[in-house]
Amino acid sequence: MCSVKNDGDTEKLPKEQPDSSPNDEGNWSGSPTAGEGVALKKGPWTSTEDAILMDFVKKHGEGNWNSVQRNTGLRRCGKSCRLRWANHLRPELKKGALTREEEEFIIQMHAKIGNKWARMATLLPGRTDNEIKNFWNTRTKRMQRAGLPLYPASSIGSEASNENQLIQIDGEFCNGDIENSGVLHEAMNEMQEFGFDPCKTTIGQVSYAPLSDIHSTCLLSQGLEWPYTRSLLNQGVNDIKRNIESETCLPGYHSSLGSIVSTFKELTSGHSESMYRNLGLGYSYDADPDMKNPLSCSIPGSHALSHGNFSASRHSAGTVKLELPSLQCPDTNYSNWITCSDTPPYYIHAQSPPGNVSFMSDCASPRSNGLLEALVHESHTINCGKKQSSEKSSCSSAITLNDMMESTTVNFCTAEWEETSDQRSPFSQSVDEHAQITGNSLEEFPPKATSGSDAKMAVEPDSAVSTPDKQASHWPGFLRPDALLGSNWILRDSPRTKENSDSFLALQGEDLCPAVVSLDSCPWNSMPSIYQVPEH
DNA sequence: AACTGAAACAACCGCCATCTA
DNA sequence: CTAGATGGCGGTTGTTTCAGT
Repeated sequence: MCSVKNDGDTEKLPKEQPDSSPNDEGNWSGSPTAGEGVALKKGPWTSTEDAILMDFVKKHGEGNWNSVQRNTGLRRCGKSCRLRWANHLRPELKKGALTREEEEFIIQMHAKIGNKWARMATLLPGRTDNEIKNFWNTRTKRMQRAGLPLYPASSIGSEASNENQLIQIDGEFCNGDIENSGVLHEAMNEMQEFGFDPCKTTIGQVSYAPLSDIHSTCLLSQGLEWPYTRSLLNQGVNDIKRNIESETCLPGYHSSLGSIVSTFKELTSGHSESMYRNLGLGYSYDADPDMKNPLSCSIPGSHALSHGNFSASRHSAGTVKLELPSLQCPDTNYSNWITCSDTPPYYIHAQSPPGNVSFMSDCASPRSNGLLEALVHESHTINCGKKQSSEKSSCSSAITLNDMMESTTVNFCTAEWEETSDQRSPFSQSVDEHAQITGNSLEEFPPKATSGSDAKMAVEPDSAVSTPDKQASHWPGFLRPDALLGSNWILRDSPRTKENSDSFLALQGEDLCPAVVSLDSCPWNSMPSIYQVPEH
């Protein structure tokens, strides 16, 4: 084992070792830290060391970092090698300063997910977590020194002026000035090279994507060895399970989510490799693609609060250390969200969804175990309402968890866009860009939603996907990251539908909790419009 | 030109999760 | 089941660079 601790323990030892190789002018840890008792070098890397490491990676690929030292004689511990490779030698690394768009993206992402540098890095191709972290730390210092807020209002949501509207960080991101000014175009281009369109899913939507999602997509598209990709996917699925199994994530949901956990266990234990391959194509749509109110997930004890410029309110009192992306505070008083006076304006949430959806009344508390059930109920109610015209009576027929998830996940991605009739919503953009990609005309896709029932009809999956095979044929196989979404509701009639659906759930499961939490910010009246609960 | 402080960058450290024998 | 090995992540620190005086 690379004795990291030894490194630390030996720092007191003489740093210059007489037996340094000619090219090694750095510091040394004196005690045997490698398997063969070789003193490991510390400090800046030399070009020779870089060359050795790069050569090793060329020959053996990434991983097995400790074998670098064994096989090459490079006197660096595996950790150091991995770090050097990841932060400096990887060919896909982007050199140069962060662009303004990237910086804005980091700021916004930090408001949403906190110090998840690695995750941010996955969303900024070519950038490393270290780079992002350094930027943030530097920026934090600078802003604090200047007495400026860490999260400028413009980053948090300029649409906050509309009190009935939720913050639209992601909306901005994909629809607004940022994109128009070339937001992350470079990064997006790179993402597209990997086979997916970041704007199609919106940046925000991927914010909670398991780390492995993008990696797997990239790796698969780059022809990396399957086992490695699978390992990454496994990690993602395990993350999902961890999060779901974590009571701290959303204490009240535990019991309800238990079955989901079981589902994940099935997914991860029993399913064939094809499932993983589907995972690989499964770019994780954010559980809360409506993260137009990213802070809706983080009001009490949010990162914006805990890391940002806002003094801790009473909501923060009960926050746990875990960096939960949403509703972390068990003491959250949801009724205060609207009226809370000590909350900055853009944190004020108009929880009442349009359309008299009585979510809160149906469910005493969002934290209650009944939330998912309420979701099911609500979803189904609306769905039934569609079938029964203006009938508003609820449908109490049983809906499977899968059905519920299917009915909710896609809606998360689209409902708010429909609601805002944004022609440039991720969904519509998806259509636009898909048309560009595939060469299909827009007519092949559901017309843009405008509002109300039109919107619902417009995005009716059945109408949206009249030509699943054609679409599939245009996509480069499973490498299309949006294929999973497509497979989930576009190709839901295909034999693989169930499998894909499960994969989709698994992939987005990591932040299932935030997804659930975010439901209250979702326009409920439009939720089932995207994907109707399959008829039983 | 020299000095100084801030910013940027690089690397290490400790902890944790996962894997594997 | 367990302990060691390994890899990953976030926090922190040290060094270098740069701009202002």
